[in-house]
Amino acid sequence: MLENNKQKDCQNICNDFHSTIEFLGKRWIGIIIYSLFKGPKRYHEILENIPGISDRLLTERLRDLEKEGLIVKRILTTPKRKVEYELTQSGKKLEDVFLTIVTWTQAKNDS
Amino acid sequence: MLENNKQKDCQNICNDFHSTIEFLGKRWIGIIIYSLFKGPKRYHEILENIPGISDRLLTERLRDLEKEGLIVKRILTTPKRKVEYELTQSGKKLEDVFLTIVTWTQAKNDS
DNA sequence: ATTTAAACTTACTATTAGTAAGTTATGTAC
DNA sequence: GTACATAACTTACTAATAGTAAGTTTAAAT
Repeated sequence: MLENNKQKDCQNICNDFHSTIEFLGKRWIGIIIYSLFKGPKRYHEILENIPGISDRLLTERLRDLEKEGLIVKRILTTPKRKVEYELTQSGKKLEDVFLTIVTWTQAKNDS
Repeated sequence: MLENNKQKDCQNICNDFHSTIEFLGKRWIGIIIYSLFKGPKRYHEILENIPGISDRLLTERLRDLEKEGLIVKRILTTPKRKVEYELTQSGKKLEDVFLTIVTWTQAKNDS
């Protein structure tokens, strides 16, 4: 019974991990989040900052990120209309995760 | 010029991050690595440990992981033939990365 | 000698990514 | 106030990747 619970805990951790890594690893998701760490950006700014991404996929990924609660879309009307995307609290907390990934990658490339 | 270098550094970090996260996020890659943290496993053990993965994709992902230098394939012949997969040093170091991801996921789900 | 199992391969279908062109709403130049 | 430009999408289509199903090879077990 205890063993069983342990296994369940492990499975939960495993599933948590699985869904998160596959979401973050979806093409462009990581780099879009990355580009928003410095602060909110407009649709076009993101598009120009990320070489290779298409506008269709950018829109799709922004919707994915909104749905996951990692970014918010903000439509400003004054002084003129513009659309901005900003990381939520939970999105901002990904910076720690991203740092460990960069560190690991560099260690790997150095050796 | 300094600015330019800074930008280049940033681009390198960004590219490092981008390629790593997209590789780790490829379907099944994360969970395969995860299942090898406890020690080397046979092809069939991995297959049975990961619900939903097909044998074709498992083979493909194992080749991907070998190519990236994260696992090694070992063919043992004594006492009887068996194939084992084990994480390399660099593969094992991913445990830190995976921990931050699990932590982040749990914090997100709690709030 | 025949069957069984592990570890793949090959051929095919379904899903997802990427490209190209079109749309709408607002903003700017004349 | 008409023409042109730009931001932020949408729609339709093609290319690439994932997933399914069935077949192959090698070695061992009965």
